[in-house]
Amino acid sequence: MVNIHDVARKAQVSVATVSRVLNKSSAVSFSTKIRVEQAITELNYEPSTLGRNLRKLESRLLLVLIPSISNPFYTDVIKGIEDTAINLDYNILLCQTNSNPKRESIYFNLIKNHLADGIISMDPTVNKRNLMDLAEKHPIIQCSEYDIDGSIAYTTINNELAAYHAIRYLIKIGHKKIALINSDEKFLYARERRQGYERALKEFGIELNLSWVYHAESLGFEGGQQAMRQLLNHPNRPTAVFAVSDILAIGALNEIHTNGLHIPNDIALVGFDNISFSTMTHPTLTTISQPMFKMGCIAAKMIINKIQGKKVESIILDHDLVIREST
Amino acid sequence: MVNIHDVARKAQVSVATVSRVLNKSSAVSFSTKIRVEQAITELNYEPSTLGRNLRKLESRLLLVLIPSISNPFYTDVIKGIEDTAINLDYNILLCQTNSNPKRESIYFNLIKNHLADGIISMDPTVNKRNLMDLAEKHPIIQCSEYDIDGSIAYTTINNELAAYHAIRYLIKIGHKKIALINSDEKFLYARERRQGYERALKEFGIELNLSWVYHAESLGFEGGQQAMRQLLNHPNRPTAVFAVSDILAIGALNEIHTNGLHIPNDIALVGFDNISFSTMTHPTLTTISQPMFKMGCIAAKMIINKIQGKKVESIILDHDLVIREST
DNA sequence: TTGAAAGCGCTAACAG
DNA sequence: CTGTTAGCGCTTTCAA
Repeated sequence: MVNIHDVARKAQVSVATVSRVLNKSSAVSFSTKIRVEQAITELNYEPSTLGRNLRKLESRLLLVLIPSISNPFYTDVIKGIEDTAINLDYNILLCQTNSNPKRESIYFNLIKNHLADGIISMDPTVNKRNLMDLAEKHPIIQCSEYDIDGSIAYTTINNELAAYHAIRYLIKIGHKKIALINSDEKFLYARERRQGYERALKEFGIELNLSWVYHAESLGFEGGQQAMRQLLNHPNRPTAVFAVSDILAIGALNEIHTNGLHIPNDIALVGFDNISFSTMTHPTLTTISQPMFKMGCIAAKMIINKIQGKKVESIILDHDLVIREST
Repeated sequence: MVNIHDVARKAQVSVATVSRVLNKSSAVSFSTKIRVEQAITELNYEPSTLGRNLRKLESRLLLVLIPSISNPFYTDVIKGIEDTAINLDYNILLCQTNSNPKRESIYFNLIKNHLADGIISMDPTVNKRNLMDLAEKHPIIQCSEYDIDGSIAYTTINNELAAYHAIRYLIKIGHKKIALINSDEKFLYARERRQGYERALKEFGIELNLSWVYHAESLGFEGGQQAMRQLLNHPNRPTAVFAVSDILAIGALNEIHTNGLHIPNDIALVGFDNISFSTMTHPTLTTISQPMFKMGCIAAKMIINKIQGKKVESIILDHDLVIREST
């Protein structure tokens, strides 16, 4: 690898001067600048980011922590992050944690070592303690997921309200027997969406039937299928189902079809996220739409502000109820 | 940030000794080892990967270049890569290029600067020239996509044969009017799958009808919908459709339903990839299954071998025809 | 306008 | 078994 010394030698200047033309930092005479640039092209020299980072303690790289890329919800959020980051001359690196603490620590090390300047965490299963410790010394923000008590700034939607809206809508179109397919309540969003579900029922004087509240065992299609299977076997079958993710809803939809039932006539179905696949099902899926792209943009803006030492406040974004054929 | 000197001072040893206990490189007396370890925990010291990399010119990080995480095909491949890499003590960083050459060069710089040890490229739109230049000096392998003339080792399936199998199967169950929904033929896989399509037709004495060969304008659902819309309007409507990806097939499936036609009675449908969505459609999708996880494992093994200076050969993997309800 | 030199945090060769 | 020292590739004072 050709390095800055080689260039300096070839251009007959000092490494400092080469560095200066590289960084356009301070005045260099026109003639030496030309000489240096010539040497650079002739030697095909490319400066080492590693050396530069070590010196400047900056990398202009952003880490994005996601539990898994298999969830299409993240796709659009990441698009937003990338768009914004690239415009501000930052690049992003995607890190799948698979909710594995060991992985986490590897990625945390990246920031400790100035290989990255900041972290956007979208992982709900991240170790809160570690994250908060890290956040004391390094720029971190949370996106979609967050800690209610935490000191870490975040952007997200109002999950409780979104769920409330979904259920209120189901009630208004005549449903009284409404089931909930939730994820594991170790996730904050799951707890919040459940609260919204309960609030809506209460507000309309519908009694909570705990046997209609189901916790999916996986976040994949199978989770939705399994949950729906249980609900279909229920002696008092619900007439509507709210699933806390489109993936779960699609699994449920599948199970309903398999049992020869009709959506929405026999059972109405509402999902959450508005992933692109939700328009491809038959019938198409009524769902809560999150402003994923915008959320990504805001997250990127927040972390970059934080990196630059500015004060950042958490931001709650709006959601929408998208009514389609499944209700 | 506390560094190796602080630890050395605290433990009253030299930095070399600290480095030794850190790397378990050579013998250190038990008592000093204890002292150093104590100093490390007391100071909460964590070694800087940056400094280490700069010194060792190694990062144990693998770059994985994908065009976009929105395609679920990549999900399982990446799982395979991660599994294998982590076992061999390498970590992976996902890089979305969005087929944007500027992005590409940023990620290429990471390897030039020893911020990464190797690259697995799955991006079909990557600049071949740059990639090949880079490959002369750095470990690179291609996965799924490859250059037919290239000097870069790869792992993939036999796309021509896979398409041939799909079409042969359609013919054997009685179809003669078989359409192809292809992607842009700038992609090698698209050209190869088309060749397989044509070979099967020829072998069974079916004349090629070019108006049944459609190139989708996008790789998303809409691409499949658009293509299918055209085919449904065709004066001589095909009885079977082979789409070169499940996403396209699902778009097509949707369009067929929208027009009130029945799958497979009116039109049979075959996809490609066997993504998890393909079991969630109604009817479920017949498709060509690629060994995505295995492909990922092999790609990781190859790149690590290459990094370690071993010779690596390209590997062609087997595919499977998975027959479901859509045919 | 330019150069010399220190130093970012670490490892490894060498010497003792 | 341990310390000294050079150096990975770069930027940035300081001095000229």
